[in-house]
Amino acid sequence: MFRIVSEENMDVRCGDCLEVLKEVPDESVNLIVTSPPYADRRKNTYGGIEPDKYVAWFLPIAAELLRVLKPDGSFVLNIKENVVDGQRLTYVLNLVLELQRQGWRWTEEYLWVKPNPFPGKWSTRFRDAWEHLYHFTKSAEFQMHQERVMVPKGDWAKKQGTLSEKFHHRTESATGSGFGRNHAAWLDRDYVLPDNVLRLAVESRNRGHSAAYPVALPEWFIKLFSNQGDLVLDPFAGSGTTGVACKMHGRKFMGIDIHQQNCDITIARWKDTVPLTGKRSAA
Amino acid sequence: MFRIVSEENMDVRCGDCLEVLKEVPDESVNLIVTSPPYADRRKNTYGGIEPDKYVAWFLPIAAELLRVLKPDGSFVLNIKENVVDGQRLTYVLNLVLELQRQGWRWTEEYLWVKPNPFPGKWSTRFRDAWEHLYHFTKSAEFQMHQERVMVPKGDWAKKQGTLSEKFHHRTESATGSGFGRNHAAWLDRDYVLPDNVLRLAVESRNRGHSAAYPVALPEWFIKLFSNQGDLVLDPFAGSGTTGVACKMHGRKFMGIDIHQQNCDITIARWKDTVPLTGKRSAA
DNA sequence: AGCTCTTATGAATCATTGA
DNA sequence: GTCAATGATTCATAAGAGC
Repeated sequence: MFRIVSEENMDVRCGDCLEVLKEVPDESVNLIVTSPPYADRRKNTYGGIEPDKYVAWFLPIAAELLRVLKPDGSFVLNIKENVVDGQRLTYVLNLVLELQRQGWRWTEEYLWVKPNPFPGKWSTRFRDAWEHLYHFTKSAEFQMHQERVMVPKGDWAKKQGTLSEKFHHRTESATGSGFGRNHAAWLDRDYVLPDNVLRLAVESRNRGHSAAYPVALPEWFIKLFSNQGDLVLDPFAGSGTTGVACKMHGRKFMGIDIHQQNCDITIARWKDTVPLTGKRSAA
Repeated sequence: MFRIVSEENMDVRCGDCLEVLKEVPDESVNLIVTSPPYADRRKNTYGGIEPDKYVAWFLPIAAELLRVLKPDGSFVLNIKENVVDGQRLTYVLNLVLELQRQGWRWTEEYLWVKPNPFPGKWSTRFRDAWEHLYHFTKSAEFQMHQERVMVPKGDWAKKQGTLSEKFHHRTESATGSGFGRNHAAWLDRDYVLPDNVLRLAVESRNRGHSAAYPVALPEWFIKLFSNQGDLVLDPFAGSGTTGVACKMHGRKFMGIDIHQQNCDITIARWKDTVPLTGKRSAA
């Protein structure tokens, strides 16, 4: 255990995920959003869990997550198979099967589709432009607030060939916390429910830490699966993006990371984040 | 065995998939593109394989597919988990694991993302807007012609991450066989390689037969993984969409289906299809 | 030709009804 | 009860009509 930094509505703990989780009370967390390290043969990368041992490594952690999650809570897992020797690794498939066996309900699989994937050229594949977003729950009935993530109707969005004119200066890039902003400007338009594909650009200007998801990603699930004042947990906090989304939308945040540097970044970003107020916060 | 209708470059056989495949010579097929029936509890739907028995049902068929495929060939499997009792079924996960164990190389997973998914509203999920497109091969080296499916730079890569991109789903027209169409109009532009996400609208024109994927979907893989004159197999021909793509691009087609009505439709659509000529055929 | 408006419909899911 | 069939819900396309 390294140290604990705890402020009002924020609790970042540095240490081994499994050990720290044991300190968390039963059924105290409303939502878990996380992106665990990928399986990798190289030991010196973040995490560095070997593919064959990945499921065995993750399952005890998942058992703790199942314990600390409230009955109506959700667990959103962002993950993607990497390629070894020209093949996709299968540990993700096995993980989902074992999580279900452990007691998690595999409610849905959302997708994160990236319009601007990392460039590159290979002879046997194209650029990888998507990742899994598995949605697990403890019970068949869980809190879900669909109206908070509605999007402008297709007709309206499409006819705005001049969209750039209207929202010229407001880049809806991931950094700008796309969802919920400019809500007032849309109030008189027709809204529809979204589908299970999140189309979000990768953030390019990160601070040097390994590629994290854009803020809009945890933001979407936080609005969808939790209320203001609820507690959101990220057991692999990384650069603390989940925490940023929490502060923006008035959720309590608990982050865990084994690296002191990541904890420092997570805390710094949380402190730098300004909560959304009034119309700008849709939920 | 029902009957065999064979013309030049077209061979549609009605009968049980597993039995018919046994008549096909070893390593005679260049590419397999198919969308098998989904697992379902209801007996009277197409196929009607129960989820628990799905993998056991499919594996012997896959073994035949492995046998008839040429060493440098590809197998593209379109499938999607359906929901039962509020959870996604897991037979697809098990199937991929078993196929790999059988000897298939899981090279890549492409996605079919639909801008126009089936409508509906439910309390625990949104509309399902995507399906799997697993890419299996026999060996690490297989034929792949990336330059044939390049896309214009402006349409894709440029506007990435903007507001309009996020809410306006950019789509290649399915009915017009989007890929390769308007090729002349693109000649003077810059091209870039695509990513592993296919954005294709569901066709709603083909009524009567159980609507399959849009023509542009097999078209993309046929151009990518086969040459003109090659033999393409669809062991679950359904409405014969794969055959249409074959005739358009000068590939030989073998289709198998257990229902006489589907075979008739497959043959009729093949006959109605006009091969692309000159500039319009990119490959 | 374009442009607007209307209409039909699709590998879905869930709750309800009927056997 | 368990299982199977029916109806309500919902929206991005394409096609067709009208101007």
